[in-house]
Amino acid sequence: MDSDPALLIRLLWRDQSTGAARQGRKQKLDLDTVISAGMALADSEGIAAVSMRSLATRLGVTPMSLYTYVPGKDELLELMLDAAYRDMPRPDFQPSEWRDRLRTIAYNNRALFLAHPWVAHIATVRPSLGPGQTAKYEYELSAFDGTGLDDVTIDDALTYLLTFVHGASRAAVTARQTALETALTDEQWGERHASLLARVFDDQTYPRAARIGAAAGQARGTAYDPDHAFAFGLERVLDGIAALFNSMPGA
Amino acid sequence: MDSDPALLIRLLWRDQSTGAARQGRKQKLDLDTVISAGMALADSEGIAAVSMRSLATRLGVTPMSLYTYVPGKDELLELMLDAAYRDMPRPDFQPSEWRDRLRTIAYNNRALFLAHPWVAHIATVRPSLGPGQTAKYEYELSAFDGTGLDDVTIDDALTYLLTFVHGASRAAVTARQTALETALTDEQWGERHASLLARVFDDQTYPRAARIGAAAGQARGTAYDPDHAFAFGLERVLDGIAALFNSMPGA
DNA sequence: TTCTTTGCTGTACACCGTATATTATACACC
DNA sequence: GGTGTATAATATACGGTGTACAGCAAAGAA
Repeated sequence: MDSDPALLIRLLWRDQSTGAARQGRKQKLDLDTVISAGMALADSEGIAAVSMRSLATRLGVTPMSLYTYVPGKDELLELMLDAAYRDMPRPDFQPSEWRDRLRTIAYNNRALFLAHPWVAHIATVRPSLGPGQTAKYEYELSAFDGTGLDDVTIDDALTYLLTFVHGASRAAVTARQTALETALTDEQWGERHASLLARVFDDQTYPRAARIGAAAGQARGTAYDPDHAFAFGLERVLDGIAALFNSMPGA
Repeated sequence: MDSDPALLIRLLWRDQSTGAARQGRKQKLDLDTVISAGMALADSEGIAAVSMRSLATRLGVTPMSLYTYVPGKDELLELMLDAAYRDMPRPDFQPSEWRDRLRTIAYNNRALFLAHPWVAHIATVRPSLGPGQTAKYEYELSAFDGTGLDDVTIDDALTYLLTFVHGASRAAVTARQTALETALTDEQWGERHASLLARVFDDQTYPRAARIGAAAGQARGTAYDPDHAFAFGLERVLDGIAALFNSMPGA
């Protein structure tokens, strides 16, 4: 990567400190317009449809002119990501149990991924230091107010929660897209290939997989149920965080 | 997607039932050679370097001839993924605590992602029904033998564990690649942009982010420590699964 | 030997991100 | 107000991608 990370940060924060005396041709658009158009395109057509050409066309501009707003496509995607974080709702936490507050955060993040599937493909747990992510971080940290956990443990616990939510939501988004592409429900799919799988899938070599896979599939009505996996996992995540309080000094 | 999912399954299981009477020109390679070459290329040059052209060149063949082995690139990647699962070590579980067995599984999966970073980008939690994934599933289910959990809960717990490991490992891989690309350590990076961030990052608007972010960064020596995040999260995952036993009927 | 089936090859299409050179525009200064 | 200069927008082009398609090469069947 030979791009300048400092430039990306300036763009993220919409920093215009350099360039006091403006001269030369005016820009037809502005950065936020480009970013918003990229998000709208990703929302409606999928992240794969976001190319510099298609985005430029949508903006009534030639592809290369986008490079006066953004150093390259990678940076544009990072800007889109931070804008998505920025736009997340951050309602005040009612005075409630920490468990409810963390659950709110989890579903809040999940909603983001489901509303903007492309975010699940781009996002990383690693902090990017943009204003959106920072505001999000601040808000989510506030859910731990009054828990008595020390600062470092709070950061660990939040990272843990977000790692799970991100992973589970990614799986949900992928499953949904696969279902759309295949245009077949799980049952149809299973029926159609049952004979092939019966020939090749041996209950003797995979006894547990056969038994448990069938049991789980029947219980959920599908081979993989992202909603249930999320709900189940989230409660385990909260149980795991709850165990932290038992090992607190002075608890 | 207009490709035939049944064909992919036949390829995954190396099914050659159709085509008893073979006629026509012999193939220069075979499917496993193509898959192995793809894996080797992804390992050494990164998944982005795996193109049908580069792979064909490496195999001494024209690009289009690969399409006699595989319907398309997507299917090739799925075959590579299942082969990676197939090749994972599956040592017998010593008679041990369930907690140790699940920890083994977690580190086993993490090792896969670190050894083959491209797997972290391709893998999904959703079952793909290939032989490698099936063998992996069977093995990992056996870690729950004797726990007394019911079948459906075992499947849920395993999915939960793998979701976390996948998410955390993905983050680790991404962080490692970012570090390589940037070719800067975190401290260098922070120093270089400290002035810009100081101007733009307001401790008053982000009090918790400033305090806790600094505390965590100082404790770990970096802005994001994937190894620590994994170790911390894994213990919380195990704590969360442990809580399942308290709610077991007859416990 | 001829037919038929299959694998391999060469070419081509539509796309991608973006480097480069050129033209159009807006302000600063004389 | 004209002119120089800085910036934005454009047109073109390069090297890459996955893969459709047409033709040629080889191997077993008749």
